[in-house]
Amino acid sequence: MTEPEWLRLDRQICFSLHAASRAFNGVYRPLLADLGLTYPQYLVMLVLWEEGDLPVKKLGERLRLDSGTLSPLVKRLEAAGLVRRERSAEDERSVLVRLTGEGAALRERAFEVPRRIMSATGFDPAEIGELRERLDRLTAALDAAARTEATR
Amino acid sequence: MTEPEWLRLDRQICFSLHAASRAFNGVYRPLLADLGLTYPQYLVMLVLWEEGDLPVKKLGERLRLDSGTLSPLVKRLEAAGLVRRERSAEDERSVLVRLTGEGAALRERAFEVPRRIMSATGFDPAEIGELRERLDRLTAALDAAARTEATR
DNA sequence: CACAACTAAATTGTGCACAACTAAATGTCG
DNA sequence: CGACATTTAGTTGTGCACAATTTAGTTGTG
Repeated sequence: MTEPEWLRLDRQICFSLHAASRAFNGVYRPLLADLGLTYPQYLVMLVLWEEGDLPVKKLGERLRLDSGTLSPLVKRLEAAGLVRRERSAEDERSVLVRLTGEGAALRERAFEVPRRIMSATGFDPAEIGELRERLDRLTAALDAAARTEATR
Repeated sequence: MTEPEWLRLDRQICFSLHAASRAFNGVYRPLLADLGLTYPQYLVMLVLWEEGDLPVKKLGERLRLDSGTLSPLVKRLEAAGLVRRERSAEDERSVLVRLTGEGAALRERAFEVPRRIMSATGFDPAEIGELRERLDRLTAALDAAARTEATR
């Protein structure tokens, strides 16, 4: 394979992922707008609905996001009345993100979102699961590579 | 399947894609920093290297990006001396993005990037091609769904 | 020709991602 | 106990994504 062809292949794979991510976002956006959420805000709410109140630190681990992204995002959720932020009593460095009644109630309205997304993809659940497995494997490999790169 | 399980599945697939996209970015970032490029800037350069000088409009079609994103990005490439922007003579609404000698020369230094990315993924070219095919199909389905949504 | 409809870029404003840094609380070890 | 490292959030600055709007140039139609 000649070098320009490598660049061509590179364009294809990195672009495909980039484009798929943004296309996904484009389908979620109007659905989530009805709930008053952005896509990353929805991810935070999904984690809170599933796992209950969490400190910012734990949220960041689940979502692979740092405080520079989460701090302002959670503040916007608080401004929208969906969560409250409380300094932990045991460890005052930690800020606990708690669902409000309104935030918990929003879950009911979110039930239809996954169904509509699923139908938009045209994929059946098995195919989605397979794709997910592959993406997670890719992410793990890339993260490992980034870490060894960093420690070299 | 109960409703909370749907939300759980939703968290998995949309999060997987989101995370993979950012993980990819994380591996490219340090490699591209050596070239003085960000990841989206690299995508623009790949298109220009492959297809030659293009108007902003065409770049946007290739990359699925609008002028709101491309205008400042291309200006930064111009500030870095990699491209020049020229009003088209035939159609003065159009701005042609042209590689400078420096921009064209950067291609040689970019050759190693795809190889290092490929090894970071731990995937072989066939597997990458398969993933890419699936992602492109997903993107096409999502775009189509977004369009029918919009025209309803 | 006049003028409305359209098109290409650029601009504005909001929000996300992330690196680098700061501040405050906590942990550790001599 | 007390200096020092570590941990958790938050802040700042840069760049990308995208909706909405603006500006300038082009095209089509009466």
